[in-house]
Amino acid sequence: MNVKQANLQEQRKQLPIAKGKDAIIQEIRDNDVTVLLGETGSGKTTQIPQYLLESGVSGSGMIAVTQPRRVAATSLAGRVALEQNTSLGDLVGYSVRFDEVSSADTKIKYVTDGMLIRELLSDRLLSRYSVIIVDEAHERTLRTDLLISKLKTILKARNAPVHVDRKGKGRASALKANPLKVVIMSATLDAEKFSKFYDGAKILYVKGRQHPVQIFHTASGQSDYVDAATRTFFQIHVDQPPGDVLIFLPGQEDIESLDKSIQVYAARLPAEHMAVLTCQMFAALPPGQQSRIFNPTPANTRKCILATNIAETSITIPGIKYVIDTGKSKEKRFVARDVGSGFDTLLTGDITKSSAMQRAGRAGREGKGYCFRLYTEDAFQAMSATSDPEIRRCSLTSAFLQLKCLGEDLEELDFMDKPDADAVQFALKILFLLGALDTKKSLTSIGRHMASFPLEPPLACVVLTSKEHGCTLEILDIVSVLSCTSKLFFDVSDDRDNALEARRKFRHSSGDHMTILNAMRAYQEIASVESKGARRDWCRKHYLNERTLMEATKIRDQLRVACERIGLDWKASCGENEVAVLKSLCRGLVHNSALKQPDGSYMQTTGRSLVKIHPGSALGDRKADAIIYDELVFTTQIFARGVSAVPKALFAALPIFNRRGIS
DNA sequence: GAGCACTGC
Repeated sequence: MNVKQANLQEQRKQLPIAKGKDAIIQEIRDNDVTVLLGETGSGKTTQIPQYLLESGVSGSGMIAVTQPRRVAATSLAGRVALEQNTSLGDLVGYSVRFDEVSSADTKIKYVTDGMLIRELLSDRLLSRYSVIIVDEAHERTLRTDLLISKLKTILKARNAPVHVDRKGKGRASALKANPLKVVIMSATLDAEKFSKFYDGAKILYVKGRQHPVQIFHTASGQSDYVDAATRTFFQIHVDQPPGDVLIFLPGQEDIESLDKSIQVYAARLPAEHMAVLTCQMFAALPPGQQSRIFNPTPANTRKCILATNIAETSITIPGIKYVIDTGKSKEKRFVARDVGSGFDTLLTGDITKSSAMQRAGRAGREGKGYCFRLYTEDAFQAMSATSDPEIRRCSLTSAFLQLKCLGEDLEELDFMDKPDADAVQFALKILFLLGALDTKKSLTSIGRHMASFPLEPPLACVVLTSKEHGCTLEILDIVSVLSCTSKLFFDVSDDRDNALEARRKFRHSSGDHMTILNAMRAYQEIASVESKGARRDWCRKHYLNERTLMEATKIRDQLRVACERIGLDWKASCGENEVAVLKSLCRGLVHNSALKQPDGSYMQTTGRSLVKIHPGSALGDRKADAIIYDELVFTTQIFARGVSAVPKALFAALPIFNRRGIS
């Protein structure tokens, strides 16, 4: 063993979880389900799988460790492979969308929870795995909840008691030879809830390793948190020793205004104070500006990072000693209204206790830290402990379709938290409108095809419909951009006119979908002839997010393969005939459509809400008779985002307008 | 006239 490896093993032994190693292994060996409550820094995510492997608890099967995020799955696998002194993909591997590194020798596999759900569709009992570890269960993502629910039924099937026949001979079923162990790992207080769901599963506690963080609350409530954050920052800056500051804010608008305010006051400080360097951090920021936060802080300078929730879990910034927490965040929440319509809201609200603690913890990663909360201690006590699980606040359309493919029903499955009845009805209605379910709520063959695409059901429906109109090539380009994480066009607030001018050549009079197609086509052309650097310059010049275009290209290729599997010719092209494209879009977005009223406003076709075309849309002020859109988001008004004008005549052929009795 | 964060055989 070389020195480096010896050091690594020494580090493993120093982790807080190492102290409880034998007891933990024994408990997992003795129980089908174990709930492990471990604070951050305990080492549970990297060590437990290795303990189970080394002690033989996992037997001959694989250990799956699920993660809500791709980056976590890949980086954890890398770390554990290093600790096992093997190359990644041998003993330790990972599997995330677009990327699988594993082999026949792989015993520990880090996977995204979505990936494991996909695997369920082909292996209902997940029989390749002897242990499934659900990590970050406290985040309660929709997919984690689905998994937790399905694991309960899988446990019943695989660990069924041995049947004893009349002759007294034990007759283990074939599956009993392959029992399953489940470990639920959570970082917060709600371990009881997981335990209760699994009929009183044993709860184990592991201490974490965090430096102490001293927390201060304000004496009275602050009505203007941007102003309060400015004052608090300068109190720290003037009175406190060096160390970077992280400020949590709800969104881009507040970040930009606080940034300006800090810069104005910083310029007026006497010369004996350190300089101030502000960095903005939110998901929609171009990657070049995002990476600035990782640059080392220059000498005699205090770095101040202004961030959204992104810095709470997704990104860890080194060097933070002080946290300022406004106590606010924006949350997307699906509202199903009177079955007729539904939309997302994106509103600023109070954070939860768990989130407040997570934010404070960001100050104690490297040493003693300080957290300044811009709210009173009473306000903290009044916060709810955790946020509503996603299953209570997301559209359930996609989850419902997947469950239908597994022969399950969203209304009957045993969940930790039951989904909202209106949201269930809404999902049912959409799936019926798209033709995925029939009037008896049974899965149709179209529905099964839809589920085979890694797309939201409406977009999968658009792809299937493109066959009729001979434009699958174009539709795949559009749909792959729509299903990207990040947006195609950067939102630049300081350079808007140039951005609009640079993008003008992609703009199509019918609106956003054809505009996306134009940009995607132009990029593909550049990508096929130019070098990487020239491509990047081209994207920058046109204010296009290259990350989105690269991701979209990968998704498009994946969709092409999915098309081939069901015999859909993805090369079918309509050339410049945009009507074919709009017809296909109309079919899948039928529930997302609106008609112009006599006064020029738009009213939903499936509900009674007035909607407004989002100002960022390429459609602009054109007053089309009928529109379709990708989504409806309520912020200050109900905005339709991703909008195209469609000939009104197209609507007549759609099922919603020629069928009655939709429930 | 405006943009919390994740993810998918």
